[in-house]
Amino acid sequence: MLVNINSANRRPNDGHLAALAGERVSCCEFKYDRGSEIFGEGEEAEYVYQIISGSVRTFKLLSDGRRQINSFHLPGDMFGFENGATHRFTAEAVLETYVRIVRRDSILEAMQDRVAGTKNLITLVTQNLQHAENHMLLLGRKTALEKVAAFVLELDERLGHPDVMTLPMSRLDIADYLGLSLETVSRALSTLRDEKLLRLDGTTHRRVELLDRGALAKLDA
Amino acid sequence: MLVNINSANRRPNDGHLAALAGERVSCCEFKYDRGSEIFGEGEEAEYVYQIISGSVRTFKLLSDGRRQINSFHLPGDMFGFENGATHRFTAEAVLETYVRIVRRDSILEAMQDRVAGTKNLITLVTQNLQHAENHMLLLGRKTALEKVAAFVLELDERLGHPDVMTLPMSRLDIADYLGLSLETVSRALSTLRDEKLLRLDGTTHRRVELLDRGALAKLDA
DNA sequence: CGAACCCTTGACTTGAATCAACATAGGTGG
DNA sequence: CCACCTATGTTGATTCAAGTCAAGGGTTCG
Repeated sequence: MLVNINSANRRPNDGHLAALAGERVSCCEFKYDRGSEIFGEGEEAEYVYQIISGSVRTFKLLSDGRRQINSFHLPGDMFGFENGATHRFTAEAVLETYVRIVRRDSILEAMQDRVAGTKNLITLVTQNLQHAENHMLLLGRKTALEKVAAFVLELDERLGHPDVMTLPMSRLDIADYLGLSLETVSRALSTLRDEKLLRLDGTTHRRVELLDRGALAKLDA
Repeated sequence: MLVNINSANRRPNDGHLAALAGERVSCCEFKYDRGSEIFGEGEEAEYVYQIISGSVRTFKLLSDGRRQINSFHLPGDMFGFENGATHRFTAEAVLETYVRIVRRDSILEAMQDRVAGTKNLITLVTQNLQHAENHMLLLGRKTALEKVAAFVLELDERLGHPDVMTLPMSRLDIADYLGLSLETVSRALSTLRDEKLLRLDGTTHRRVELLDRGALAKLDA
């Protein structure tokens, strides 16, 4: 599945991982089909990943199938860096996704003589930590409406405030990210539409236009 | 409030932070009274902290006062390392607590020439991240009983499986950690007691003896 | 054209929150 | 030493937010 990526569709912060690893480091680019697994919980953590285009969900499962999505990763985001030998969660492509892959060992070697790179690596890890902290607050203490408002605002922010954004994931994915049922997500979005805070596209239901970011932010609490 | 700490009550992993920073680095020890704030959300992140004895809660607040405790920190744990200039959450002593304090700058300087130290630092950060990931699963997808079972097991593990453990925090603190109300925490503990999975001390209600760790783990899912 | 998805909406149920009462421990001051 | 007060915890009654169950519509794709 190895492919060449057209450099035209790269995003601003694309280069971090490659720069961090240095030129000595082999750095491949892969394509993953929609829904395919990138790595599984418990597998050996041999590589570190950065998204070129597309979207990835990282999640954990309970034994009875309940799923908690920790993060959605968008172009430029890094994921899969583990301290131990194995991955602590599963990563799947939400839709067709291109990722850059670097061997974990290469990064650790590169760290030996590049202090700036070390700082970057810590930055990448602490960004994940920061997101996790915010998400714990959301999961533990926000209502369904607040969660969904926070979700669309987060995506809006990360996509750079587009006029209309296209959600890369299904209602079920959103539900598992927010600790809700998919019906509750759907109802909350309908409520926000009815109150004219956003518009939902009539056909695909994946296109969202934020009409009142201020009101959404107020809802988020 | 600067004090000398008796080296007798230090814990096994006490030395990490000091070792990480190196001898050049000034390293103070402070005492915080029960309930007192160590740093606040949004404050400048000048120091990094490690617990010598006692317990610390780190949390975020919503504007209407809802609180989410991200972590309880026990002796040996590090907290307060920030990537940016400010703290992303508040830290308070749950009970009388002694902490070791190192200037953040000192650590970053020490990193320049001590690769091993860098690895330790990343380890400390990724440990926090790992905990956050597990906690998101708990907050988003576990029932009240599962949450409380997971909580007592986590504490049991971190305290080294004592015969009887004394909870350092109140029911309200536990509730805010698990995303529950304090009544629900109390009820869940009573249920676990009624089912003979643990024993609660009759007077203080802070002493817990685990009677069936296997059954608790099964409950946790 | 049917089949498989995905999404929405309605009806009903339920797990946990809220409201409320009471118990006990520890601290303070008369 | 006791009366009082505040903290903290438990338990019961009730409410309510969100889950579950169910039906139906739109889209895509073979």
